[in-house]
Amino acid sequence: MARITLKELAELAHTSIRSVNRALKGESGVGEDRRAAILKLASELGYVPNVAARNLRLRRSNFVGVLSSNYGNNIHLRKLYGLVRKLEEHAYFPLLSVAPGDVESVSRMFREWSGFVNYVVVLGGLRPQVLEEFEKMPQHFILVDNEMDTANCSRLLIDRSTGIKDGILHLARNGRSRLARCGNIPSREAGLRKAFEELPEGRKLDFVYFKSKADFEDGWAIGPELMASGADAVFFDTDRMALGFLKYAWKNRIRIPEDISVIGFDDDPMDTQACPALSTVAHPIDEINDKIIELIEQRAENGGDFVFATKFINREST
Amino acid sequence: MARITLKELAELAHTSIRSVNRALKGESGVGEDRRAAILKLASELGYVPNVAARNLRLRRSNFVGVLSSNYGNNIHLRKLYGLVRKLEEHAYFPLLSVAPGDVESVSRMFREWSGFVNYVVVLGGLRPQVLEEFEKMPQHFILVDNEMDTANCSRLLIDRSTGIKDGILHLARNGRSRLARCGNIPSREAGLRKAFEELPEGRKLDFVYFKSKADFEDGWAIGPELMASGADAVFFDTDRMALGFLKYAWKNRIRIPEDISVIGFDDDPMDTQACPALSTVAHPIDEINDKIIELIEQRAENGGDFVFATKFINREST
DNA sequence: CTGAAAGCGCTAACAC
DNA sequence: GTGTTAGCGCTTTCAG
Repeated sequence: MARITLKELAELAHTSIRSVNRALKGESGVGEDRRAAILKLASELGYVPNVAARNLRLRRSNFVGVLSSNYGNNIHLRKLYGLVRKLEEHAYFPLLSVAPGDVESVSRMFREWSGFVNYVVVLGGLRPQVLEEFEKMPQHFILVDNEMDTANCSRLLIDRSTGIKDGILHLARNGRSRLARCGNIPSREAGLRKAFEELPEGRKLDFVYFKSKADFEDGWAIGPELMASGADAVFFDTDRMALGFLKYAWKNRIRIPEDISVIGFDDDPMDTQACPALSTVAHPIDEINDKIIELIEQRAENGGDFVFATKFINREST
Repeated sequence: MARITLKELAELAHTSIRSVNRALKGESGVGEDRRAAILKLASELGYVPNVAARNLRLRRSNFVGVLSSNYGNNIHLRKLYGLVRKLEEHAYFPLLSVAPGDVESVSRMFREWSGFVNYVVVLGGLRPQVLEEFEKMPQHFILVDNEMDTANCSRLLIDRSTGIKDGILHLARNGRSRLARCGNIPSREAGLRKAFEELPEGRKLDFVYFKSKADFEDGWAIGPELMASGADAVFFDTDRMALGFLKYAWKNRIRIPEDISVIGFDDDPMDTQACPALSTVAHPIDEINDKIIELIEQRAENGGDFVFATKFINREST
């Protein structure tokens, strides 16, 4: 495809580059007939502006770096997908990297991005050495769900306790008295602890903890032990695990939520299809993505923390 | 972060922009002491070249557009991930888009990419109107697994029959005589038909077809009907579906592969964890990604078709 | 071995 | 209403 430039377009339209520029941008200051002629010509010749030149001139761009890792999991993917959609909606474009581990290539990558990319969104965890690299780079970094202490980055943090607390309060209101937790994920541990501390007096439940991996099969496998514990409510570290238990319950004619209430974590798309539909704690994906856009549009340059609350979603399992 | 330019660097080093450029690129033609001084200064000041300027000057870039859709499925995701990794390995960077449906935004997107992006990789299906848009755009398009007829695009096509044929031959060699197929995916239908046609005489199997959706539950649900059919081998349109049947078989003490051999399609990561590990037909992901890199490095400009064979992977279920 | 300078395509201040 | 022009930061040709 031939690329035609502004200058060529101006010559062909027998006018100046400035007028073409005006016409194309819909600015005032061009005669109506001339404007129409220019527009017609541009569309016939398939004029497409060169963004490299524009960005060079404007010293900014609408390309946003997205550093991601951890492709394996559903939620991470939904976050990434949501972010990409949102960026596109606002006419930004995501430059994706899967975050190579070694500092050398990360550094090379940022180097290559500079001049193209003013903002880099970092999704999830990263090793400390890589994080240090950020300070040397010209881009501004927006860290999502990353607790690490870094100068000059905006951090969007997720408070896992809020949703968990609401979930527990819901259980208490429904007369539940003995809560189990199954899983082994530190962030859930912390969230649950904080939620428990914030529970009003008289709303405390008995608590029992089953340490376990947190996948589908683990939820299935923990069934007997869990039921033997006398718990009448259970919080699973992941929805996958909760779903596994739901299957176990279905097989063994355990009634949910009558015999035991179940809460998961993540708001996995499968939840609504489960029998019964799984109550869960949802990540504030939309809120975070909105904030990312906001930071970019405001041309944020100084770091700052923003905390987002998780939300309890009450479905059929509680 | 302060951005320092080549020119400023040259001034600070009391030399010319040309020498700094030489030193930074490791070219010959700079005195050793001067080179060392420049390099030291550059690293101290954190010099990072501006890629927009470089691309403008060179009229090319190492940014590659990736147009994707269909985020939901595992295989698609693996393709995307593999591509991103491979691109990064070769010092290209993927500009990701989730392929908005309407022509208007696709067109706007390409416009925004022009001057940045010389190549666009299109993963999977796309509506025809969007495809038409390609011809007007300055980028070169590389279509992956997309049969649509478009001028001036490189097309990387997947021959689904090769792997299926090898699978069937394997079944025949193992004395299987009656093959069932379950699913409803047209590309599998075509692949299976072609595979059957190419089968040598004396290797033909009886054939029975069960039309069905092709998800996990469908594989589970079709179990009774399938076993009643007398088939001693079965091809599922997707691994998910095959996995569902494996679960059914396990529950019902059907021995695999003794009672019935099972072949899936997709090479889902879960396959190796299944009991028994699932034999399947794998997409030529690596080969395709290698070809993409090759096309880009060769600066391909004219369309052309390249067909890639799928591969049968023999695991425990056959 | 070193430096001056042209120019990639665009934007926008500044004439007329 | 219209046109001229100075750069944005870089690469590279061409002279010294």
